[in-house]
Amino acid sequence: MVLDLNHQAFREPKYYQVKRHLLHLIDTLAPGSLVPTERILTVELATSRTTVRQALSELVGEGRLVRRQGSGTYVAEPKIAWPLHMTSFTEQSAAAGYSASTQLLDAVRERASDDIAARLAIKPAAAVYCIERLRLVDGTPMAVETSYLSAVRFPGLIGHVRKTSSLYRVLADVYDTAPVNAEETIETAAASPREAELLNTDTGSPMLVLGRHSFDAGGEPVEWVHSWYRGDRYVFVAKLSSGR
Amino acid sequence: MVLDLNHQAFREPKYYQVKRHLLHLIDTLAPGSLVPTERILTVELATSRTTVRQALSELVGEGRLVRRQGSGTYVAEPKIAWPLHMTSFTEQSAAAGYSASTQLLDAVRERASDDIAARLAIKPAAAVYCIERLRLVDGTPMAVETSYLSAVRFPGLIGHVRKTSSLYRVLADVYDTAPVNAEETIETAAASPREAELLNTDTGSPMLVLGRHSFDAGGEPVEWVHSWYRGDRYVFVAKLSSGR
DNA sequence: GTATCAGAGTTGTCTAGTCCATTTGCATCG
DNA sequence: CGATGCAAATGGACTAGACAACTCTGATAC
Repeated sequence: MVLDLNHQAFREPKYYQVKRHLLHLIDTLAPGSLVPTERILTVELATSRTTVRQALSELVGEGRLVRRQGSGTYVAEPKIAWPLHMTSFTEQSAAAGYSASTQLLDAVRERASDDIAARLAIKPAAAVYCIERLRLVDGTPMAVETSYLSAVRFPGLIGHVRKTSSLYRVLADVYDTAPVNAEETIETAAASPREAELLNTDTGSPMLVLGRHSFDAGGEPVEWVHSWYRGDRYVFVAKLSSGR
Repeated sequence: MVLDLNHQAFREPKYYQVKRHLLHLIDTLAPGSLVPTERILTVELATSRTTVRQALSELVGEGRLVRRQGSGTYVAEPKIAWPLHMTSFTEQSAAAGYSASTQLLDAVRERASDDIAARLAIKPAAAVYCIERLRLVDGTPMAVETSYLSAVRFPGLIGHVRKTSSLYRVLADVYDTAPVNAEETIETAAASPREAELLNTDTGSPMLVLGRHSFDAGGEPVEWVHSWYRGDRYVFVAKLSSGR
């Protein structure tokens, strides 16, 4: 019962022909190699610069090419695999053999939006801490992470977080709380100018957004976090087994 | 130790101002509402149609808007949550309360590429079955799934798959094999014209690509699958616990 | 030798416009 | 009343070009 869906040729946009041409080219080159300039491709492929740039933009978004303004366009390095585990960022990086660090970008006390309040099981407009951090591996920025926690449940959290880089360590040592279960969501989005700046990429480039809603042993919500990763640099990896 | 990264205003592209304007507008409207046409926005925001379209394209890619040629641009429905489990597509859909179906697009015997051979632990250029299927929930296409299995280990597989829609059922009943462990990868990509056509979306729109490398109880690789989901329509959901 | 500067070449952003494909609604015809 | 056909409006694809921002290199000055 094989469907004969579109046995006819697809209507293929011109920019996609350019993209396929470039994909073949990329396969023959090593990472770091220079590919022809936009204007050369415009002439070679008899098209406009806009069309060439659309093909290049998709390849950049897929992590196949890297563009450097003023310099040229290069074949990209392979993506980095990032495992999804119920451990802290710090432990996880060490396990994977990376030297990880964290920069605190912002830590403020604010009123919860309806969405945040519902997730943390607190009253709407109750006080929450919003902690924004930049995760780095081997010195290069990896993700922008924004955590929300109840200010009533964790009084003085910001002061502790400023001194200790690991949030999970603070939760364990100071508040005797450990997240043991979590529901994670994974979706795509486009980078805002702020995230693009922090992660050293372009506004609008595709991102992987990891949401984590974690709970303690009593089933109480502990934190709500979203982390923005560069979609052109990272692949998430999860291990599953049917034995549960 | 709060970093004062870019306390200065970001250089915000003009198209991003348009995008923010539209985001505010979307928040005030219900799903299905019509937003102003591209040409009206061009005048209202004193910009070019190219710039308006770039903002619209990102919002479409993020699942916030839907464009219908000849008709207009509309506020999109919320994304659909899709759980990641070690169960078959058929079971999984039933558990989530959806009526699922599958269309066999193509099923061929071919020689394994080096990559496929390595994943299936067979010799390079050995025979493999390549099975391409379209997954549908409630009648609308959800994902394009391509599976690779060793032709030597599962002789006659294609014939069985043509008769029975569930691959896992065939593996269990005919070959007495069950995948019990899997390593899943999740990354972003842009839709090719073929996938776009099958999933009723646009070439180049952002996709979530789920790779599954599954193993039987003896640790032997059973299949290598990649599934392409529309990034503007789906969110993957995974439950994690530290008790392992 | 070293530092500085100018210019050429690159990508980044944006504009204004053309032509095409599709949808929609209205007028017309039977 | 229904069906048909046409025209307007919409988004889709592409072109040609301007100017800005940035990088690199080579010539020049010290």
